[in-house]
Amino acid sequence: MRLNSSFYKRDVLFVAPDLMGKTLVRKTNDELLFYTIYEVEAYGGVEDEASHARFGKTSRNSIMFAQGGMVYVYLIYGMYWMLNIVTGAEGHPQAVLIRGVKGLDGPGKVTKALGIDKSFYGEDLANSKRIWVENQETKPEIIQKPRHGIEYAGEPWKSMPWRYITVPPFQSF
DNA sequence: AGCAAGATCGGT
DNA sequence: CCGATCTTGCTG
Repeated sequence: MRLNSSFYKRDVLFVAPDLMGKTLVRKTNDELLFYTIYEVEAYGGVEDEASHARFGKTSRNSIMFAQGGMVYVYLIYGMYWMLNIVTGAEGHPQAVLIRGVKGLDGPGKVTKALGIDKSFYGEDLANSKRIWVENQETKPEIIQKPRHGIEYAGEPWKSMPWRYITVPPFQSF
């Protein structure tokens, strides 16, 4: 079942861990792709020196100020599209970066495999016909670590444990 | 108007 | 560790 708007309108620190193990669905012209969300990072509002929202509202991040459930896509290093999900209430910029899904380790690989580009900017996950997230009963075990690639943010932001990673299933024999 | 740096990735 | 590649937001 597709997650609705109220799921995303909560604070990013609740939404980010809750997205783990959920199914990211991408519908193209001729196929339906399902990916289990495996690793994400939470980015906060203007106070978070690692967040794009730290500059206030700009042309790039304006969708972060909308209500939760919108897609925030941007280009990094001139090459890779980053897929983010806006969370929280309108006027409270927050977003979750989708860093990895099962079988695709890395945010740039995720967007490449799913064919995500700038045209998805502002897409509403609660209503979109080409991308959404579906609920799953089982919740994976999660560990938290500092976010990746944000040394510039300084303390305490670069140390906040806002990267959520699914613990791989224990291999027994 | 110009510039430094970036929520990355793949190859040395 | 380094280069690719180009948008962004800041500075002047």
